[in-house]
Amino acid sequence: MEEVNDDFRQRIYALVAQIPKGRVMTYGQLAALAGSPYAARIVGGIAHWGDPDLPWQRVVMKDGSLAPGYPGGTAGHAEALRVEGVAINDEFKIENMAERLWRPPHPDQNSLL
DNA sequence: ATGCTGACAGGAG
DNA sequence: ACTCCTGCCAGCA
Repeated sequence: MEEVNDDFRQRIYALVAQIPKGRVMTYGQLAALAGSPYAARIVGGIAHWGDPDLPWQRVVMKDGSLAPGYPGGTAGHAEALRVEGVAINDEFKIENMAERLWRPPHPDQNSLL
C-alpha cells in the first residue's frame, strides 16, 4: 500500500517526461496529478534529486516564476526555457503562462476536436 | 524509525 | 503590487 509513495515519484517522472517542448507545468499541478495536491514541494525535491535526464526546466511555479534551485539559478532556468521556445520576461517570469501551461491528456476522454 | 528540510502554494497585511 | 507567514508531504541524513 505504501507503494503510493513510490508511485508518486514514478508518476512525477512520467508526467514530466510527457511535457511537450515549449510547454510547462506547475509543481502543484504535477503533485495533484500524482495524487497529492499539497505535495508541490515534494515535486521540487524530486526535481532536484530525481532523474536529471528529465526536462525539469519545463517545471515552473504556478506564478510563472522559475526555479531558484535550478542549475545556474533562475537565470539558468530562464535560458533553458528560451531554448525550448518559451519567452521569459526581464523579471524572469514566463509570458502568457496560462498558454504555456501544458494540460495532460485525459485517460479515456476522446478528443473530438 | 525520527526529525528537519525544501526547485511550492495560498492567504493575509 | 509586494512582502511575510502558515500549511503541507515525501525525500534525505
